[in-house]
Amino acid sequence: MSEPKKRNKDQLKSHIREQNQSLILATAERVFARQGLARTTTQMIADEAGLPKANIHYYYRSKTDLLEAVLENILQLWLDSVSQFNVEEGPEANLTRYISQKLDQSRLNPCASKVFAMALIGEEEFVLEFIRRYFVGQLQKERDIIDIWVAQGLMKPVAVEHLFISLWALTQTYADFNAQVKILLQKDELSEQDFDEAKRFVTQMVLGICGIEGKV
Amino acid sequence: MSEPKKRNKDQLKSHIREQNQSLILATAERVFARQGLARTTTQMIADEAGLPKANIHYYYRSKTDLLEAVLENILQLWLDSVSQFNVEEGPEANLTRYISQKLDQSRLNPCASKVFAMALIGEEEFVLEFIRRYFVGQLQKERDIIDIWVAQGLMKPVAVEHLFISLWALTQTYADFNAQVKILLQKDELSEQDFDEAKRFVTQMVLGICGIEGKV
DNA sequence: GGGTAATCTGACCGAATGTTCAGATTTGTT
DNA sequence: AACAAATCTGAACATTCGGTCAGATTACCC
Repeated sequence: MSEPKKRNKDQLKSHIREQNQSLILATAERVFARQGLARTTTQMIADEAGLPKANIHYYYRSKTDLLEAVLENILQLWLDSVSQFNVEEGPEANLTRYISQKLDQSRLNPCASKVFAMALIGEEEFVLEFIRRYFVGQLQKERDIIDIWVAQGLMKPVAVEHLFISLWALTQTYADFNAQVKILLQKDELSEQDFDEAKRFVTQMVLGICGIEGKV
Repeated sequence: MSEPKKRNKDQLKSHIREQNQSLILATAERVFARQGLARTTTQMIADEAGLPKANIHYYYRSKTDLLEAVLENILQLWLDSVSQFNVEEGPEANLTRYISQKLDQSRLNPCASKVFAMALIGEEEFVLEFIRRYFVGQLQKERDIIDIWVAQGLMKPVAVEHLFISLWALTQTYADFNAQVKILLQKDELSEQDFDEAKRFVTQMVLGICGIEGKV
């Protein structure tokens, strides 16, 4: 209850806290992705982070708290790294960049994508709430922009909801179902070239339905 | 080795066994889909099936055995209900039918799709082995057929692996990430009309990249 | 109806898991 | 150096879960 004593919260005091929290978050993300949400134990995360289990619980009261922190971290990362649509640049450049950025994420941060997918399949309230709060509004913005492009004759009219569901599915699948993709492509690991091919394929398909002739 | 005594195995003897097993399998599929693989307990399945837990273990030695039985059931269902490609009919009819059948499955049997997706994300060996044994060979067949169609000038050449990865992702996403789709479409439940729209959209996109002008 | 195999089930067990906590240790400040 | 707050951690606890088993019950065949 005593506030005066606590100038620690904003002072440079505790880089320890920040450091340990991000270690735990990164480790938890990896273990959650590998083991699944429920099968993951706090002990596994502790072992892989090189910390005693009780230390995990010092920073995150419960396993659920930790999962939510991981998800929050992931969502923040996504919001930061995928650009919004930009009307002036037109549909081709925007869609191409969107697909490229999303596939880069699938390649560079597959664990994040998997954890999110698991939480979504499991219909974790935290994720659903995020989608309700963020995605729906975002979709409306994108719909408005696409309407403009259509009016300008830069693309054909499309079912915008299905377009974004498809964009999501097509890019996410290379991370979420990584194991299946690897088997079908007969590779031990997916290379940057594999992702480049995926980019070309997905981009061409999406531009196609928008009535845009992709170059190349 | 005494045959005379044992005509029970194939006789109409044990409809009980068959009946209970399919009850357990159907219930397990539902609970696994709703709760996730690891969070599901044998007790939950027992309660929902109206059987004592020990009875579940009488038919399926372990939880893993039960999960594998569920998956085997699902995969058999899929093999039965999705037609193979048929060279004579040409690409447009085949792709259209393939997408339609896969989306019907997503609509009519979403639990199956979700359980499979969970097992695949979790990289359950059982599923990976199935994909290795079945899908790779299947893909080769499809590649051969598509080569023929390309040679006949019925479609443009495409990256067949990415085509099937996309087909899978696009159709499966409506079942696996059902919760997200419902939020984006702003519906409490997806109707047959929603799936029809999805069919049109996906079909047009896929035919597009194959260089086929879809009618309508 | 008698006998055998199949089915059922309540009770139980060992292992694992999330969480707590009291006390030890370190860090930051004056 | 001294003190308080923050950090750390070994040990313990209550609960839950998968799995077992012996004995009861039922179904099937002569």
